[in-house]
Amino acid sequence: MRERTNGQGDKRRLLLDAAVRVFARKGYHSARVGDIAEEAGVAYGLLYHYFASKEEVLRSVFRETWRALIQTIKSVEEGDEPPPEQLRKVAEILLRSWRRDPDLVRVLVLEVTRSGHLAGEMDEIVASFAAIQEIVERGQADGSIRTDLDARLASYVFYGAIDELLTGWVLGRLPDSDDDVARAERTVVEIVTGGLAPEHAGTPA
Amino acid sequence: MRERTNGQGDKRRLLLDAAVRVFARKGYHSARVGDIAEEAGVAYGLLYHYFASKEEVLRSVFRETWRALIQTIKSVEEGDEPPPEQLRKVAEILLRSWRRDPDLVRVLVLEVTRSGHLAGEMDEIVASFAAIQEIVERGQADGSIRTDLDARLASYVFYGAIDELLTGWVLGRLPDSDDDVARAERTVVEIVTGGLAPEHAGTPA
Amino acid sequence: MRERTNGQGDKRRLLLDAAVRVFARKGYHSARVGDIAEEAGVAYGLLYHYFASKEEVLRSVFRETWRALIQTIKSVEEGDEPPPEQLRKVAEILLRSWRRDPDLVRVLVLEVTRSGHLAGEMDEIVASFAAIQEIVERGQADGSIRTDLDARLASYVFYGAIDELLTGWVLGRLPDSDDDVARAERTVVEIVTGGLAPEHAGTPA
Amino acid sequence: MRERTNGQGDKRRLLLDAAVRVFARKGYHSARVGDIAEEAGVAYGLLYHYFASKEEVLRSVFRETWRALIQTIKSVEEGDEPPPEQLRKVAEILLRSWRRDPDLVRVLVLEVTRSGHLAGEMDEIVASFAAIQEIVERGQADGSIRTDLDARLASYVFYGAIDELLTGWVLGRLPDSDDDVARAERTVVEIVTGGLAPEHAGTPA
DNA sequence: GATGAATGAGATTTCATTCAT
DNA sequence: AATGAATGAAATCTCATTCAT
Repeated sequence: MRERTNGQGDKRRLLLDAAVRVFARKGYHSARVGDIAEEAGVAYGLLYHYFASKEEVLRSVFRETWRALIQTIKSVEEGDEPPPEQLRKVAEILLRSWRRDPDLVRVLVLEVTRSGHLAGEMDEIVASFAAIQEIVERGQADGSIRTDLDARLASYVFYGAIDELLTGWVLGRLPDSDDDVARAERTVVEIVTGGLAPEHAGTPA
Repeated sequence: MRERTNGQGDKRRLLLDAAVRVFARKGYHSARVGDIAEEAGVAYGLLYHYFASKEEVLRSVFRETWRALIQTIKSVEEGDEPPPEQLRKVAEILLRSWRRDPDLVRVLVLEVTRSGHLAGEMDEIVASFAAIQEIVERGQADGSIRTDLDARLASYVFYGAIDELLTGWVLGRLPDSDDDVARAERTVVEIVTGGLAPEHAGTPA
Repeated sequence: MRERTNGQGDKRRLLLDAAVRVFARKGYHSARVGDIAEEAGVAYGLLYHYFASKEEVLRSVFRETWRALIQTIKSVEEGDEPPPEQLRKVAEILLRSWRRDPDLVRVLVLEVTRSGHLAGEMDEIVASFAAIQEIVERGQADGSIRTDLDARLASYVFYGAIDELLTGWVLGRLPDSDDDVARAERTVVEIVTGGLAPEHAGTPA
Repeated sequence: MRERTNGQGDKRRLLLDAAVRVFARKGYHSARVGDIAEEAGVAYGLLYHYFASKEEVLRSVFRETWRALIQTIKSVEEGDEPPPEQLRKVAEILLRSWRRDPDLVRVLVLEVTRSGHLAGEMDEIVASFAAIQEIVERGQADGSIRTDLDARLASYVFYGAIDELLTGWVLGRLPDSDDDVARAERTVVEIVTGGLAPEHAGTPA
């Protein structure tokens, strides 16, 4: 597939992948445009053929990888499973991305999600929250999730928990073997969906 | 003699407070050292009397404000209340800090906590997690918190939820009236401690 | 392609030449990088394309001009003439360089040769001494120079004399017309080779 | 003597001595005023009680140590010995100063004599040359030194030889045991006075 | 005399971006 | 498409010097 249209968007992909590695290694601010080009094996002037600026590279990294993630989350959301199971799947997708592509997660967690430069303008993040929120709302509608809590805030709690775990791995504060990741997934889901369970709502009379 | 007139001689404090305002307004990277000095009303050379570099200013802002926070959390932890109530109080302290000092929270959330340059070296953050983790462990010991989940991971979930809510306010994604803050507090606590409640562990009959 | 128009593309040379003029005019420390660029007619950022720092510019000025000088001295050394005549030629080359390129000599004498920062690392200077020393040793071998004096120290005496005369001109302490230069050359040579002459060793009857 | 007027020029001397050590260690430009004060064990503001500027410290170091040297040279010049012996004594005084006070010589050789900042205004150096020149002229008058060479240039040759040897020691290029120093002294004197000897002048008819 | 907080001119260097080739 | 020389705004930091105490 990468070989089908040779000589077209080829270098763009090369640059984007190189950027992820470089951003992961040095951080966005310390990374120079020249570093990215060098990592990609092209002249740095070429970067400006494909991107308007260094920031746009970061934005593209984000958008084009996050897009896939949202897609996955959306497809979970649109599935038939009960909302609690959907939340579990979303947690699984997000948390397992750490082992699948640590560089990317590092960049996303450290440079994008809260970074201030981009965070403000990133509709995609908002969309993620929205997707989760919708799962929660569906759960509230079908009775699988308690209705006395704000769905939006709940989505923040859920997403925040996941984000913090990813950060823990990124910063090396938390062990991250396959087992650890599985345990983390279970923990988030247990805590969050457990707490959202309707039978717990008003604490029995 | 240096201590006689305390409202005037403590330029270091002046600079630190100014830095918080400037970092909050423009972000750490966009803030120039000169901006901080101007905001503090002193010559910028003076900043280098008290701090080795711009980064050390940020580090100091963090350490000297976070320290107070940890103190408060610690004192909650050392109190007599049941662990779930302690968690509630911690959530309260952290979430209400947004209304109390938005500039500071903005800087902490956006520039320090996950910033990559500083986040890695900040023992204080680790200490916060540890304090929460201990509350959880105490709860597991006294039976008020279920024991089948890892206390450390639980502390990440708890802290992450709070962090994300703060971020939501900082980025203007979430409403933040006093009522909103109270509701958020209740939501986190309900979700997290609810999920941690032992009566839920085995899913009731 | 880069070599096609040689009178325009060699900005590096341009900068080096400009640096010599500026260093000569204001001294290394007082010369700003911007002065050099302005003198060269390029943006000062370009200087950092070719040199790592202002100091490296000075180092390059030195190395690339001194190299030529050493070459000349070496070729004298490798000639057939008797050593005393070789010393005369070396003195001639060094002393006449003042009239040929006063700016360069000024920089070399004032900023490099003994400057402390650079002097220590400059192998080229050591090489000059070595070349002179070899001439002396050859003279000692063929009987044209007395053997009771250390060739190395003799090379220092010889070179020091020349260096001091150049300094005298550079600092305007000594007249430097063509005649003066010729007289200085004769004086050094007469004094030094005269004193080195073997017929003088035992003080004649 | 230092104890006679205690509390008067005491600190000034302290600062001057400290300055020599610091300049020797880091060079004039790299030495900060604070370094000097710290080395002297006083607050750096005090330096400005005694000296108008950092440069004046260097100038004072120079003047007040060179003055003594010139004095000695002058007293040699005014003695009864034959001029060649006087030159020997001058060489002895200058060369032996290296072992006596290496820091001072290092500063003088590296920072003052040719440094450009001070060299130009240093009448004392000119006075040294003049003293040597007068010895040469006296020698020419009493027949102990050949008259066909310019006395002024000869004094440069003589002084330059000595200066270069000192530089060799300062930069660690030349061995400098007591024996080495003695040998250097002999070499300079032999070469220079030998070459100046009248019986060598026109090479006997 | 002594101190050191305060000042601020000034210099180097970095690096994103442009653009001629 | 591809290159990398050229640009220059911008920002940090240094440090000699002043001066109130």
